[in-house]
Amino acid sequence: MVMMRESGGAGKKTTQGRKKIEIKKIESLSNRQVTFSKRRGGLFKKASELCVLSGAEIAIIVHSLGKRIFAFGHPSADAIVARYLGEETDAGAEAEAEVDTRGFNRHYSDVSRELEAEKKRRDAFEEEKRAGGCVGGGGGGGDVLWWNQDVEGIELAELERYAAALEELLRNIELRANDLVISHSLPEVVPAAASLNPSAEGLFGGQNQLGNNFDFENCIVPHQGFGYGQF
Amino acid sequence: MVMMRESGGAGKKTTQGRKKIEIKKIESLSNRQVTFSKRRGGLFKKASELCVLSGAEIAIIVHSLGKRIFAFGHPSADAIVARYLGEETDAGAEAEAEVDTRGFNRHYSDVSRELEAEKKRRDAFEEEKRAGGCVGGGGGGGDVLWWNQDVEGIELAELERYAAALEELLRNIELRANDLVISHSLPEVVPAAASLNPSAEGLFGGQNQLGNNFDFENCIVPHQGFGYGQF
DNA sequence: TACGCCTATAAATAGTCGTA
DNA sequence: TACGACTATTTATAGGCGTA
Repeated sequence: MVMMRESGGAGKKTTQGRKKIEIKKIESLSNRQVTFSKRRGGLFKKASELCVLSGAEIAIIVHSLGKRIFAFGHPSADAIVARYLGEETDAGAEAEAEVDTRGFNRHYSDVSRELEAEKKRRDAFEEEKRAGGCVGGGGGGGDVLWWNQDVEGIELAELERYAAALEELLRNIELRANDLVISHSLPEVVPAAASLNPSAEGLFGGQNQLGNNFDFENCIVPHQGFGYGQF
Repeated sequence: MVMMRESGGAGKKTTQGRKKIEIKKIESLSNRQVTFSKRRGGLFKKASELCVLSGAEIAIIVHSLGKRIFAFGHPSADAIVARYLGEETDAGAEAEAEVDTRGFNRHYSDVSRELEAEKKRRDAFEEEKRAGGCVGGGGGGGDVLWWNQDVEGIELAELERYAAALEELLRNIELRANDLVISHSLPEVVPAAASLNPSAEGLFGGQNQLGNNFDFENCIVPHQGFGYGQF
């Protein structure tokens, strides 16, 4: 149903367009959620663009305070994270020649959070084994952007489609991954953990249209998801 | 020297303003670097805004293909990553009741790239120590944004300073980290770690004006760095 | 209650210069 | 050679609505 807003009429502009907002925390829960979704999408899009444009490897992990975990990563969020941690660890151990300036910082404000989350994705997990969403063989360039996102409002059915595609992708990926890992291990750093895990279920969230619809080259959406309530 | 472009003259517009660009990889190395810097800054800014607006916890790790690692994280990149991995691990090991849906993916196209990196806000670093850049005791809300960023153009000398601070920080961190790791290894929830780190030095890169100047609540810029050559 | 979609406006930023 | 500034534009999105 298009229903298209019957704006043609008197030409009344119902919206005054974007308004400036302070960066303070949004009190309204609903608004906060909406903003969260929109901006999260925007953030991931930006990240993907940066990946493609500069060839950098990026991983983003988002914890919506309540539960969900959204992740984005180019080669693979895990790979990047692994490398990151690898350095952290090394640093702790004190590398050799190079000075290590890695910093550590911490600051927890609210620690006793609650995770629980996982229970969700489980069903999704099962179903994802089917059709292919955005995975496909590969975009146009050759890079594959990895999208790890919570399933949010997607229906399980939808998830299935993605899953299938992911699987296929996964295979090719694995091969590549090995090569890469090896290559990267050389330099100086030592990524330590790297590798991918064979049984990857890709679930892609359909960003159908949250204000901007991405179209990364390849996307995969994994990680637990859905669950409406609070975010 | 302001020198201000002597634009007043004939009013010639020297710039045609932003031009649309394809999202393909930028061939020009220099352009790619510039874009990388600008967009990286923009990405981090967006992330920080999202943190504040929605109260979410976000961690971003960026690997400029060669070396540098830039990271951004709200409570702490490490904390977030830890949690993320915690779940991943659980999943991999196959938790009990819950199923895990984490997805993995891989696909590299150009691995051995060359970037060479950028060098920037180095002085900013020093200055931040003063006019409460962004570290301060805390913004207004109470959360602390954590900025972990590569030292980029900072000179080793400068780095050392960070190192010191980091080391101290590191110690506290390590302790905490262990708790976290352990916690995560458990069943499914368990936030355990809590606490904050007392001596957090905020080192903030002065994004003087790369198009947008952030002003997160608290930032710290750590991680190893330097290394000019290629990236 | 959450999501899709539209619009007008706030932001981000590609190109350029001038400069350190 | 790289960074800080400065536009002209391209994007991202805060609000609003109507719908699923």
